Amino acid sequence: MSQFDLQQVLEALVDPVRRSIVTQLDATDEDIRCGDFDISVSKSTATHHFKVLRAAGLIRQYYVGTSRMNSLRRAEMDEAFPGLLDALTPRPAGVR
Amino acid sequence: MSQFDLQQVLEALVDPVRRSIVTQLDATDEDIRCGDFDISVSKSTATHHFKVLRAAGLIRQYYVGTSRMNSLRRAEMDEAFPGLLDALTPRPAGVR
DNA sequence: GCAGAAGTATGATGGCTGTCAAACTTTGAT
DNA sequence: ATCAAAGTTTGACAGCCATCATACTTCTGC
Repeated sequence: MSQFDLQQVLEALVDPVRRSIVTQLDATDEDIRCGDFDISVSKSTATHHFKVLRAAGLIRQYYVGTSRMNSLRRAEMDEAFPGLLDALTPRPAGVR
Repeated sequence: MSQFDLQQVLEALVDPVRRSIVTQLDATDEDIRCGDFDISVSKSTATHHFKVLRAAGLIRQYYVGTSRMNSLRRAEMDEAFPGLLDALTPRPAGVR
């Protein structure tokens, strides 16, 4: 039933670029346009990373005009793998 | 100071064989001989996996005669990356 | 309509890594 | 002394994956 596969989620999160995307999403609680992430890869590579994150269930995507918005599926992940995202998304010191 | 690198730890844990090794160690609280793990790879491949786990700081190894024992560095990992091993080592339902 | 902006799709490529077999080392038991 | 057990080392190989450039699609605004 889990719908989410730990192996797939880990393979998604092991890449630094993808983990950075997740971290940036987690830091704002706001959805972020594909082009607005602070990542240093080409557009086509970015598209690939978003696809991997989406396939693993980590993000959800929807269009707004010509832009594509990205939303972190925090609740679903926390239910499927409690503590995982907490362990992987760095927080500023003293915040909990 | 951290001595432990999250990227390296994740790269170690993303492999199913290595994660299985960690899980088996975590399940017993006893050290396990290299040859006594339930893994289905050749001896040389096993050696490789143990090396990766050791380099990442996940396990410690010591010799007993001709055997090599493996010990999970739970405490160190919990301090360096709180919640990570808990999220990745499956427990029988209802155990916490 | 047209130009530009935002992503996607398609190959191609290079590097990394998990895998194994074979040869070797070392330890313990007979 | 010998032999077997337990790991390690080395080298080779195959498959995967992150990356990019290029071409394409689709919206928006003028």
